[in-house]
Amino acid sequence: MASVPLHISISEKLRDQIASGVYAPGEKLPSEHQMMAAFGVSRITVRQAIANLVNQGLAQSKQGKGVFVTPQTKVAYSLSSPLVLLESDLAQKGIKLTFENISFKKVRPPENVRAILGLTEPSAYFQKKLLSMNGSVGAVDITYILPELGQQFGPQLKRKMTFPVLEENAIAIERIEATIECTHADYEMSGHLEVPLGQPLIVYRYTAYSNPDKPILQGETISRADRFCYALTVKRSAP
Amino acid sequence: MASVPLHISISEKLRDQIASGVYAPGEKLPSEHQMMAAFGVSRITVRQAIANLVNQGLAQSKQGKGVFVTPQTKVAYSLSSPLVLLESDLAQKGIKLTFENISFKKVRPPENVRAILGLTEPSAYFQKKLLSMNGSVGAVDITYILPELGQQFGPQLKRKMTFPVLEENAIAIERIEATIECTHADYEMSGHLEVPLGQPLIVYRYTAYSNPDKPILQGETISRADRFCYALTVKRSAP
DNA sequence: TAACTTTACTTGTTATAACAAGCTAGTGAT
DNA sequence: ATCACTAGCTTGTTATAACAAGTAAAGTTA
Repeated sequence: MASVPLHISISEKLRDQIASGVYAPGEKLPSEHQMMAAFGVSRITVRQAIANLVNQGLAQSKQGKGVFVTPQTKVAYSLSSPLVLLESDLAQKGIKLTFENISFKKVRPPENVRAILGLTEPSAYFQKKLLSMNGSVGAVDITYILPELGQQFGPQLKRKMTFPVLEENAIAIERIEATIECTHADYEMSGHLEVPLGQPLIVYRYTAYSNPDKPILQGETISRADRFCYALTVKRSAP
Repeated sequence: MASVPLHISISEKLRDQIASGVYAPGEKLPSEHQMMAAFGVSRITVRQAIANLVNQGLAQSKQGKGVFVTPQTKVAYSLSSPLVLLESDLAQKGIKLTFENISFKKVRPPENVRAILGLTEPSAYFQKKLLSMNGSVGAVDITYILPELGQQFGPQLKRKMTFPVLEENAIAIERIEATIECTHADYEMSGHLEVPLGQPLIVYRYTAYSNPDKPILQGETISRADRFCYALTVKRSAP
């Protein structure tokens, strides 16, 4: 019975109380001093229990103020294509997508991107957008686009999301290859997405092809994990 | 200058050494005692610095052995259906999927699962499998199955993965609704997946329907984030 | 009243200490 | 040679202690 460490049983007790609504989202938990008395343990044990909650994303501590239950802001994205955020998809769910252009310029892409895009010339267009869902910062979108497309559609790409621009201009996208994985916030992303260093992030990485062999853009969308939920429905033919 | 906490500057020094190859992936870091001497700080500071590395996914500690640089073992899953691990999909990539039955029993499912499955009776079959890719523990699969299916196919479900059993028995799966999101390891999952408490995990949550209105199973696959990479190719019709 | 200071409360950092528990290698007995 | 055990390493848990630093409200001064 006593094989479970004290800090674990305390944090699980607190987790259950949060789940059952004893402590509402945004509400302040008891102070460390109060918990020491309530559970009859030392401060280091209380702090370990709180650290568990913070690591599990259930609470956030603020020096000088207290520990607060994480407000739930998770958003479900229902996407028509994997890894491609379309305003129309999100609007269906009542989510308003806004974005801010951080960067749009001609650059020399990293070697792996040049290989994927099959670039003979050394440069491509690079764009970085900061995406917000219902006004709350949620993701950074980084895209490399073939130089001829970037040059031609630059003004439109600055005003709208990438895929709608291509579709409106009848650039056929034959297929999209995509991967999804989990990483941790480095210093740059921690600044963009307003999360502490090391927080988990979701990376969508995608390549769009205009015909079976012709990749036209390569990009990644890096989302806050706490505001991320990706939904998909797939019909299966009977075996 | 001294405004940065000691444990931060120590963990950043270690991070740089890991990045520059002083400590190779899988290699053991110096012991806490050695670090105390090397940096001239107390054990609690060394442990805090190591905790930072672990939270950033750069290192893993093992009681009795030491702290090791995280080996890069990321595996790309290319799946024919979202959130459903099929041996055939993985075999295509040269990944051998094995599993161990942790639990198979009749239980009273939680309220949300009963609502999804439309259960009038109070019970359903519950199975929990521990999945390994190429011998390395990667995911826990938890599934609730309609009682009539669980009873009928129990012996097969203990020996094989769920979807192959259903398909071989001509249980038509009309469609699968799935979501993917990021959570953190609680005590139970931390034990199953051999990761520290609070490490990011990926949750696939899926519902399979035998006809448009008839859900037959509900489950989730909880993957280690450091061994997770989900790949999908989608063909798009021209606009 | 307005601005400043003090005070009390909060979490953050760091040290010392002791014991528990997991792992490994060597020791010794059979 | 094989097995059990012990010694010595490792990280994990928990306690006590002190000070730093951020916050907010009360009190004080101009």
